[in-house]
Amino acid sequence: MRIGYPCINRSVGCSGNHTFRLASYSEDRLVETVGRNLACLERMLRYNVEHGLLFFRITSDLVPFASHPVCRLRWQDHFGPALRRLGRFVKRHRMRISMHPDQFTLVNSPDRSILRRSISELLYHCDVLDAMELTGRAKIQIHVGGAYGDKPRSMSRFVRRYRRLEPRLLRRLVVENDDRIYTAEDCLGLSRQCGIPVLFDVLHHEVNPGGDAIASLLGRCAATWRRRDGLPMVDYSSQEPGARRGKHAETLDIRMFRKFLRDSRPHDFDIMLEIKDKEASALRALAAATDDWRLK
DNA sequence: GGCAGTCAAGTACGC
DNA sequence: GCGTACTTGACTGCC
Repeated sequence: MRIGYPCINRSVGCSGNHTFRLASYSEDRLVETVGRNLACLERMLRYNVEHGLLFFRITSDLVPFASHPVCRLRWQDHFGPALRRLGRFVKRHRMRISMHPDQFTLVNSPDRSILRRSISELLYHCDVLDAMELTGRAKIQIHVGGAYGDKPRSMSRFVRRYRRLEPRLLRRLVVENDDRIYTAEDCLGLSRQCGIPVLFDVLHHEVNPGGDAIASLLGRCAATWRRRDGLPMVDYSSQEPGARRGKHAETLDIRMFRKFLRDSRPHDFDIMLEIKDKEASALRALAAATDDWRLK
């Protein structure tokens, strides 16, 4: 078990999420922004190693507009040495990396142009991880997509489209249950058809439940990950008290987390804490898991 | 310097 | 068919 957090670190004093408006796009602006983002990514990774947080999600904003037609720069080449160096750092410290394209990436959209843009976006994410020379254990997590008024048909479309993706995408993609449409049980059904590993999201499951209890689902999701995929990944958050259902907590409820650790045994996985205060909660989670045999 | 409105991209839903 | 909520941090223009 590794413990981590997504994209942003509030302690290191820099942001790796710099972007800009499409209207102000220029190659100089892109190079300058990506340079700043990579410099901050390195600081966050160093912080993580120093603090024992060995799981990290890299922001999709690392290279703004990378999949947009406006971007003509071969950023993979331009920043190749820097990305390789970061990849070596990750491997040296046995860290785990993931990425999570945003809601506009829809493999199962009936609209071919949305599919085309989604594949470009997936390839961008893949390019980042490939340029870092990370193995297939570095994952890109996506949701199934929309229901489009016919959920079974939209699930079949996902399977069909998924099977046609190129191998370098297939080795990285995993599917995650969402908080409104596709449950963990739905994702397991997709996995049976096309073999995609299932990433279990604890809060999404609580908001949009389906099938078994958490412990059983963790085991069934874990069984969809092959040796070459690495340890299963799990997204963990809890509900912010008094807020809209499904809203991520501002800070980790340590009692609930301890209960989750107990209930999830004996399954082992890497856990991403999707909590607003980021590394602060991740550190508390790490402390809470100190005595857990699963912790790396 | 601070603030409010806006931002590439989509879906779902209410009217 | 149109407008809006969803979700979120950063950018941008305006004061």
